[in-house]
Amino acid sequence: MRSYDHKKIEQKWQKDWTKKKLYKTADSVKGKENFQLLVEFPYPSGNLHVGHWYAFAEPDILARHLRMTGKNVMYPIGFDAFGLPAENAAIKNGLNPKKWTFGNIAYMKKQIASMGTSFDWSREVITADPAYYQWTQWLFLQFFKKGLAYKKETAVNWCPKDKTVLANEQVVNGKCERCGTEVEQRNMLQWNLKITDYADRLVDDLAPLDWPEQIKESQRNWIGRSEGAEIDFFLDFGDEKVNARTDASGKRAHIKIFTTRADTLFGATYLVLSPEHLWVKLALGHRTVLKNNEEVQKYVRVAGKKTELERQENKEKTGVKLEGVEAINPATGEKIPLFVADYVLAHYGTGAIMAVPAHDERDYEFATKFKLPIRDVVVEQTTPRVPDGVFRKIGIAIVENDKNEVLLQSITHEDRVEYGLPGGGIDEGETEEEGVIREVIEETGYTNFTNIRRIGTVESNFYNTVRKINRQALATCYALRLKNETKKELQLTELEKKVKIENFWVSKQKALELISGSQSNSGEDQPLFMRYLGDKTDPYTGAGILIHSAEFDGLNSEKARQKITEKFGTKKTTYKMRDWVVSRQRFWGVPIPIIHCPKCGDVAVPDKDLPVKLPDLKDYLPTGDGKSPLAKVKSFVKVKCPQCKGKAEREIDTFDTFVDSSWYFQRYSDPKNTKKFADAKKLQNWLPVDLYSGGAEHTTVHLLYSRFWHKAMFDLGLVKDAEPYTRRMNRSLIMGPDGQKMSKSRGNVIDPDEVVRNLGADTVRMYLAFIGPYNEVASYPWNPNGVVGVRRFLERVWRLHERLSAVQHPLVERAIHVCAKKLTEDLPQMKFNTAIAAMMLFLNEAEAKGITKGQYLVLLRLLAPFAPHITDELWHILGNKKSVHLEAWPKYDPKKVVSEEATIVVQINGKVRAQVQVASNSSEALVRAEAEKTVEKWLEGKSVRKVIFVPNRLINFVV
RNA sequence: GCCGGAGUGGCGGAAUGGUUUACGCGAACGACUCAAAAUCGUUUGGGAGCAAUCCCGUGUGGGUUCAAGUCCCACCUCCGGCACCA
Repeated sequence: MRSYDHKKIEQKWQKDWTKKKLYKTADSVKGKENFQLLVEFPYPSGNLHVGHWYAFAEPDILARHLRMTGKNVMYPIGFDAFGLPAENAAIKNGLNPKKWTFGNIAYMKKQIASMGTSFDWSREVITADPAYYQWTQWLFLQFFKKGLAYKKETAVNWCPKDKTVLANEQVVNGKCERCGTEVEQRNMLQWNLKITDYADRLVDDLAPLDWPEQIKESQRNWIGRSEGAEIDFFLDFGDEKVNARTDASGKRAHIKIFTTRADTLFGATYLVLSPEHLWVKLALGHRTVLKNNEEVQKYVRVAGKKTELERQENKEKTGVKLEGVEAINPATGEKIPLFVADYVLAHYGTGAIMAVPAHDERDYEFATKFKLPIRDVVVEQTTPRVPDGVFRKIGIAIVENDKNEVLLQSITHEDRVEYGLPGGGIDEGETEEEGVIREVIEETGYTNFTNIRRIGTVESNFYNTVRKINRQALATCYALRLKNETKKELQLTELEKKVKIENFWVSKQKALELISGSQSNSGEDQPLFMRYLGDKTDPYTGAGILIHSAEFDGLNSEKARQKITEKFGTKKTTYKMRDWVVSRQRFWGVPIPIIHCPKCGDVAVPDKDLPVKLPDLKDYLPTGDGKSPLAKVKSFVKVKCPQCKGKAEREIDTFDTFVDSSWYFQRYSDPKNTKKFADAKKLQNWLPVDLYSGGAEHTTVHLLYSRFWHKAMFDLGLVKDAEPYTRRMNRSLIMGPDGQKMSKSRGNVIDPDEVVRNLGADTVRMYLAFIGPYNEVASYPWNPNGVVGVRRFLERVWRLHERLSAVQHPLVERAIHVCAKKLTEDLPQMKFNTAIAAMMLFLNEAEAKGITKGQYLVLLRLLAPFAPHITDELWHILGNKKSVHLEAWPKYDPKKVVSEEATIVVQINGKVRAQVQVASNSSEALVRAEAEKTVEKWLEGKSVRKVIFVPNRLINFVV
């Protein structure tokens, strides 16, 4: 018997496929639909790990399957070859980054070949190849000419010790990765792309895409669109003449703020400007505007020096009041103070906010610290208003003791018992807090309290059964702790005496149950008690109904936002996302094709001079002034201006590598073109990408940038679709056997090359497919025994080829059709794990009952996408001349899939009591007759009230 | 804190509202063998019982339904992303 020698077989077929160019993809094939299956191209780090296998070998299953179903599938690959590690290798070990990178690529290509993937290497794209980056430069220049690229002072990470700019990846916890020095922010002129111009389209165009909701949601989050309003607050300098001064547009001095909560305008009790705000700068320059000019100046300076680390570590609010100026709340007409504080960010909105401490956590914290007024203007409404509700302010109390219990009241009247919290109306002239305490003393007798906290206010509308009126109550709740048991006599009103009031202590859990279950005549107890339990005390940041807001009282937040914006401001949309900084002060990247001319300014390198090639360097060390080593290459830097032919200098920054990877999938359609980035017709053949499989870590940045890039190209008429990827899926993570992330320090790294040597590529491919669903994001531990299990399966398949039977077993025949059906359904959804389970199930059946050659050949074709080597070998052993991978996908016969018998579950009241075998599609009457025999003892003496019958599944007797 | 996603045997996981735990791994026992490995076979959620059989079981607590892992409400835990974004 021939044994399964994976080494020999895998090498043999990999050679054969390459020789026969089996996976070379034609631009188009008559009668076949094109399908581009894209995987994120790897960075040439120099070694292939299990993650690469998972990323490349599993989608390969789908690629092979789709080819068998008659699609012209392009499954391309390339290398994202620019970037930091090559530069680090250069600096650390004096290696030539180019040699290092291309050496790694050669090695990794061999490793990738060992997977048996069907990549079309003739379409390989390498971003560090001038033939590719010529077009990266050209595309950037199209954007530049259209005004999408601009230069701007932007902060970069600067290491004061190494005297170099750091990439974000080189900053760990705010410190330099290499020397541990705290990183500073420095401003440098940098190239930006106007991605913010596309923010709305990037959000809106997500909706129709066939992407997991999760990915769409994180993109929306990242873009962070919020609809709000801009409102002007006029300034008052305490001098009518000064106040009346206007600017060029005829407007009085004012601060423009952005808010998403215009409904809380009446509660704005102060303004906050960011330290970098222009008005602050101007006022400081004037020196006489602010009475505490020096103090403010100092604060602004300190805030500017704060590093990211300090801002993250110290979140306690700081700020300084601007003396000598006040703002006027346009809604209330009230004069309110201004502050400068670094909790307001300069780059978001207008860099200034109206502070509403009653309804914003940060403002609340600040106002509490600086003792600023807090005014409620929105309350939660627990029940809708009724027409003739009589308004009443009430206070309720949550009284706690040391045993973690709270005081509850039972009220008995008209044969009903209700449970609730103590409390009552707040009288004229007393504060809410005083009113609550007075009520508690009267109703419970306890007199001494400590730790008095405000929980919040709600509006509750209800019918007061005692007074027989509709009530519109504004209920404020306080929590108080019992200081001691000192008690006074109860002082109940006549009404309160009529209903029997009893006080008792219960656990918080029990209290919630009683309050929630009670036929309480008002709705305020439960929501307030929930806030108390969840520690969700003030401020109340949710939506609600307006109070203390003049004519807007009674409106809900949504409506009020509209109305107040209309009257006092203008609608405005802002985004969290900022423009894309594409400059990097690095050597190993695509040179930015711009020439700085003292006369003409920034000039695009003419097309005929592209690519601007990266020069070969002898010395890769940074210059120490923040510039890339390119600055030292005079022959590179000194050029003539393409416009005026005068002396000029080349831009020495290079592109962010996300630029390189923003369009690589387009180049796959026409990778060798020297005249264009790609031929329009060839692009049309393959775009948009039908399925893009990648890692969850690229959900936001790469995916968003490349979508933007594509849209910008679309607007220039360079591509025909506004979106690049029809379908996107994120892959899971493979962990070490211990369930932890694989890492050298943990010693749990699985070397795929070694497993391939021992068990074969087919086994590794299939094991990774079997480990869990590929279409969902999760993390799966590598189980060494599990790999062996898959190897066992392949061995069993192998052995079967010498035991083929001449007689066909009907159940095996059905099983092969069932198996084909399951795979046909599961593969397009990338549910590889259940597909493999189906083949295992079939194998169990076939081994037990015998398999014919015809059935075996079907199995080989079903298995071929998963285990391409062993199946091609067996396919040839059985006498076929052409590769199994050129075969068509097996069709199943739906008629043969159905079983002749059905197992019917017999239930009594929904509980399984027996099962019966009947012919398929048996009638209810027949099944019922059969079923009743099996469950006689359950039906004895009882009458069947109802029978539920589900054909071929179950019958349920309800007695 | 906010936004996503997920909680099912000893483990990875499966399950159109219809027998929970397919398939695989592990474990136990048996066959083959001088023996072991490999291979093959049987068993394998928990509890009670000699047994037939019964009870309980998909993170927790409620609900809808003849029937809930699946639908609804509240909560807990874990993972991922964002994080002073007004």
